[in-house]
Amino acid sequence: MKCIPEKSEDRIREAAKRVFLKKGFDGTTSRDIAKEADMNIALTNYYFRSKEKLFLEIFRDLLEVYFQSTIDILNKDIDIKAKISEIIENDFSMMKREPDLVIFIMNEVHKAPGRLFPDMSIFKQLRSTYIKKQLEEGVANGTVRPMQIENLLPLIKCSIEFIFLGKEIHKELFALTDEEFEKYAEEQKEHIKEMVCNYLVIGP
Amino acid sequence: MKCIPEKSEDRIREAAKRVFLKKGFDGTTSRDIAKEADMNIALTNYYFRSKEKLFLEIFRDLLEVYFQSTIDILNKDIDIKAKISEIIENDFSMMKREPDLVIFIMNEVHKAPGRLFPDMSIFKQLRSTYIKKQLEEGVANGTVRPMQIENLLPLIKCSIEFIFLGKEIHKELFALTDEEFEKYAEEQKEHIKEMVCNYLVIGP
DNA sequence: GAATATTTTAAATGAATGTTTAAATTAATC
DNA sequence: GATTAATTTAAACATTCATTTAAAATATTC
Repeated sequence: MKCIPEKSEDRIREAAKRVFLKKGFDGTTSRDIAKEADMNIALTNYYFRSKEKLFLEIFRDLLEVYFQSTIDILNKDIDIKAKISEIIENDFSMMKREPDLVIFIMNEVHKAPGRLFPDMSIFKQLRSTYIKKQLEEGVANGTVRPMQIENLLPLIKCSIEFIFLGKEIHKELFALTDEEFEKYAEEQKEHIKEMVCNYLVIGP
Repeated sequence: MKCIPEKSEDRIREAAKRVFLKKGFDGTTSRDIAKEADMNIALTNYYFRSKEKLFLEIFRDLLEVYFQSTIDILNKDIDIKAKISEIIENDFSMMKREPDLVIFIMNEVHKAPGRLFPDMSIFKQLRSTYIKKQLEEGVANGTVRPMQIENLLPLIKCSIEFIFLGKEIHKELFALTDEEFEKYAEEQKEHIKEMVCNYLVIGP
């Protein structure tokens, strides 16, 4: 009987996820993963055939973690201001939950773009959310500044994600402790909410 | 006589810079560098003692490339709106000139923060630029929203840098060609300028 | 409960890693 | 131009890498 009830395959997957997120593909060795999972080195290849295959499987999962909640919010039937606010709050809590996620995804994609996108469905979903219609209507009746979702979404997401993605450099730059960084991030969040809403929505 | 007049040490440094920027520390081998420099493998250690030492030297240079021009602009004697505009333009052209720079710095710092900051002078410079005084004066006479440089600077820099840092994912996400991405980035630049200025400066 | 299939193990594989060596070549010094 | 110093070279170094092997241990099937 095992102390940890999970199946070996899942234990390796979860361990690999933790290590890849922390060290990236290049910085991770098969032995790192085996050690983190507390399993024999040969099992990685027994279950996943290669480090590359294991990585691709995990990457796909994490890409969904990164985008899915945003897509869900973009499809909600609430007004645009509330939607922006919710995306920012959601991004914020995602960054706290998974502080390595964005830099991991950005870095792996940057290094080898072609390698990582066998399944485009998550991107298709993102290109056709309900907010697209809302923006068009808002622009038509003059309440919203003419803007595509392609322009709006990065304006929203970049601000929160960038400070977390560069958390260590921001801490160093402004001489912040971990605690002070938390406070700083909260301040920033409020600035962003107001700044983006003010810019997007015309009138009082 | 050599065809390339540079000294060997500089050739290796420049080659290493290119490779490190492209592949990161973990993804780069000593042989990659030697091949890029078209030099014997042993010379890397002859001139720089180790891959790590060579990397640290290059990293320090690149950190300065990343921050120095921004510091210079922050110290200029021009009004705040012009300053913001200039920082954005400068960041934009830096991203076009050095598309790997930001993701490289962010990723290396993220993976091992303690390793990379032996010299803090560039950070000290950034914390005490002329714009600090400008902001304080603006807040005092009611023309500027109460905000620290610590909050303002990321609001400005994140927007431009994030879309370039995630260029490949943005291209994939919005199904853009390289050409279309350029156009998209230009649009985004104008949005950011207006959005940040509108937010920071109170009144018409 | 014997036969079969699945999972786990320790050990080995060959290639790639960062680094060093010692000899060969080139440059500088006197 | 001989002697010394600096540079470059090919080869080797010990480790570590991802992956494979074949045997052992465990589960499953009949």
